[in-house]
Amino acid sequence: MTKLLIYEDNPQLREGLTMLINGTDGFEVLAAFKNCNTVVDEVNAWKPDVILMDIDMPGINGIEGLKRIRQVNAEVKILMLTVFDDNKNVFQAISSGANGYVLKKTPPTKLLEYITEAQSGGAPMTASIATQVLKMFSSMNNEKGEDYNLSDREKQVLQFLVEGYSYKMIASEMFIAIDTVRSHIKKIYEKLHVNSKSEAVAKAFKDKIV
Amino acid sequence: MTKLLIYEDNPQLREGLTMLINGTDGFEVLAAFKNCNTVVDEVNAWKPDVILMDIDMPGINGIEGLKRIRQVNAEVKILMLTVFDDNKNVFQAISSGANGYVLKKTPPTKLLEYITEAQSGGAPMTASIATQVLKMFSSMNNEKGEDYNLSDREKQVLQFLVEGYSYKMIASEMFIAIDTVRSHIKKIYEKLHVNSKSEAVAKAFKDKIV
DNA sequence: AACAGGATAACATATTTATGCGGTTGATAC
DNA sequence: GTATCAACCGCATAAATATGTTATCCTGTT
Repeated sequence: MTKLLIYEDNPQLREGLTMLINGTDGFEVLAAFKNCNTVVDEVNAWKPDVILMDIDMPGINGIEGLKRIRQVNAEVKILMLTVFDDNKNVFQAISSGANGYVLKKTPPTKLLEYITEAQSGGAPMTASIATQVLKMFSSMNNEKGEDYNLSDREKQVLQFLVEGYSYKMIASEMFIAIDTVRSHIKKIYEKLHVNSKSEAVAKAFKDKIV
Repeated sequence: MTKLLIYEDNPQLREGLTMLINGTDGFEVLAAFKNCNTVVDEVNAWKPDVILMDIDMPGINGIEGLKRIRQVNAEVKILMLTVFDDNKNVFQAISSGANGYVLKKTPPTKLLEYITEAQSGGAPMTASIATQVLKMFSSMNNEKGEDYNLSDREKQVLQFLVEGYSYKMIASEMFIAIDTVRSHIKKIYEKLHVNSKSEAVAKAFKDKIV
């Protein structure tokens, strides 16, 4: 018997989920709450197997609730529910120890399947979420994107830009005239397809040129 | 009609997959190969929707094959097949642009479901793989830098700076006067302890404010 | 020898940014 | 009720940046 707690501020959805799950053999909703205010006490008291946690709740939101639970309990499986496959939230949730991330529009049978998967150690995710996770993943470690083939000198200049140096300071650091610095920077902008210092800096970070 | 290519060195499994898929309405195996030696040509010639790619193959392995395909084709969906949910391979595959990662022991109906999911832009993963991905993800970066307690508005402005907007553009995007933008930015500089746009951008990246 | 390209440099000009000062409004806290 | 603070706005000025054009020197390639 899989025992669940539900956190969901919308009364209709809360009731709907409870009925759906209680109406299915092998599942039981221990309790359903409309906010996370005393989530730690509740989890300690009920000792559920799985928790369904809405992300968008007034007061303490789902992410914060998730974090609080994880501070005292690493075992219970937590499935996050959300309306949007919002980039920032996904990242927050999974790096805070969620076991799955499911859109609210997921059909009932699929949801039950996800709950089972979570309980048995899986990490169920709506497909669109999984795609996002993969994207984040591949964007984070990719060893350098394009090359832009900057010359050595141009790379040095860009390095100084990233460290916040002004043209004047770069000129003095590199023992060249400020006009030469300008020339280099103009070339850099061409190669990076940007037209301001801060864009160049941003691109340097994004594409791990530095 | 979903058109597939299969790369799998084991003859039994290759035949089995082909028959399974060809025997299902809406799916068609264009061809099945036992290695990746001329994978790029084949993909160009057949123009499949989805590719099933075994990871462990003699000669050019599945990861390498994946990379070669991705160099010339970013569109085709590629599902990796493997026996083990091996940490290193998973990481390699997803950061090289795989669309899904499926264990060979996946039951046939589930596999067909995964193919459909992949084709429609999802990222199907066996539960155990998904768990691994999440673990890798959360083990990675967790600590956020200082807070700097920027106000909401200041965060928005900083966001625009990072995206390379000029004061003028920010003013127009945020429907405020350019002088107000200046005010916000001055405050941001104070809080971040910097004194130029590019320093602020660099700090935003380093400290993951954005 | 001719050529391409990187590094250097100068000059001019328009735009953007940084910084100083001042101010009003509205919401929240004490 | 007044103190605080975010958000809003204006004006002025100096500094920095962006852009264009031009030119020399050197090195490696064809």
